[in-house]
Amino acid sequence: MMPITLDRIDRRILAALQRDGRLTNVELAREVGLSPSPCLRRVRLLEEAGVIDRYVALLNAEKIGYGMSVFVRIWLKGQDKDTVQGFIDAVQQLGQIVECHQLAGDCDFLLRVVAENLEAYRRFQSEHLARIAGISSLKTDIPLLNVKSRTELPVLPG
Amino acid sequence: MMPITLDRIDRRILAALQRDGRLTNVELAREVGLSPSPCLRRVRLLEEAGVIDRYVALLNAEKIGYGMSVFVRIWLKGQDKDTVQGFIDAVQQLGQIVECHQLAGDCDFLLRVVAENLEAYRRFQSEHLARIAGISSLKTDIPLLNVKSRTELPVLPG
DNA sequence: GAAATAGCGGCATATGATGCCAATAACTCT
DNA sequence: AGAGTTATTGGCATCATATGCCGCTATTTC
Repeated sequence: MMPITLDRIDRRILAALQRDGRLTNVELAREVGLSPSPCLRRVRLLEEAGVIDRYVALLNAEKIGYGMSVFVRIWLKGQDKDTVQGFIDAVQQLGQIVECHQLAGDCDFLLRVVAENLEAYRRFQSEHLARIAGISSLKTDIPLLNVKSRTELPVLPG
Repeated sequence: MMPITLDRIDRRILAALQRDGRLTNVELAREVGLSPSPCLRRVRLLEEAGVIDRYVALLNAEKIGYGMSVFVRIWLKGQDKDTVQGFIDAVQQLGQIVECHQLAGDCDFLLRVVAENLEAYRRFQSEHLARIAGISSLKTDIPLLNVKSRTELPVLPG
């Protein structure tokens, strides 16, 4: 996939929308130094090109009862297609698993799971996670502090 | 922090806005089965309560040249305040580090770093990451496949 | 230097957001 | 159970914003 050529104004648009996806076009235009018309045209082009993937609302996990986020490293029994695909399919079914990456190296998969609290996670692990076929072993890492968690990708110099 | 009581309509609103943060209030109202006025009022209340933290645009990393995302596990030389805080401060300065969690257990920190490609990451590691004071050792995990990467938290039953 | 191209700004119209008010539904207390 | 109270809804009027079109300007190309 070819990276797309972005000029300084495009980058400012992307920085602004990554920060606030609900900026009105008028505000965005003012911020990047254009009039609304060409600004909107650039946004549409960035959307159509897939540079802007989508707009989402981010919730405060604690406010809706998910006080805890846990990392889980998983080792499978084998790397054959059935084992791996079966695991991936099971992961897709579980909404509390918000991230899952297949890794090259030490362990096979890294997950992030949200839960109400440690007890709720324990239950989730024994009732859902540990029941997935093909898992050889798993290790849980508990975050002490969320130092940084950005959805923004760096688009501006500096 | 107290979790907030959400009724069925609130949950539908949150699900919809997590999926598409740019839904117009008219569309959102239709989707959750309200008229625009009370729908907008609920959204404002959810925003003011902090349940909706913010709205953002999500970019396609590959389209802007970040073909690679790398996990890094870090062990510090000590757990004293100066060492830990120094590390945290350094992490905040580096835009390519998009996530950083302090962990309880095996390793001290888990990072996610975006880079143009493996060679660019290697340069980032030696020129920026490895130069942070207080690091004892570090291990890099390369994702083979992004199985799942949701910003959405589960808010609906099922 | 002339023609062609790309990108900008302004304007008119349609659509949506926002605040107010009356009506309805749910809830409470006796 | 019923009357009063509170919370929530839907509709309407107004204002702001989005959107598409057109002419203008700057830049490029030959």
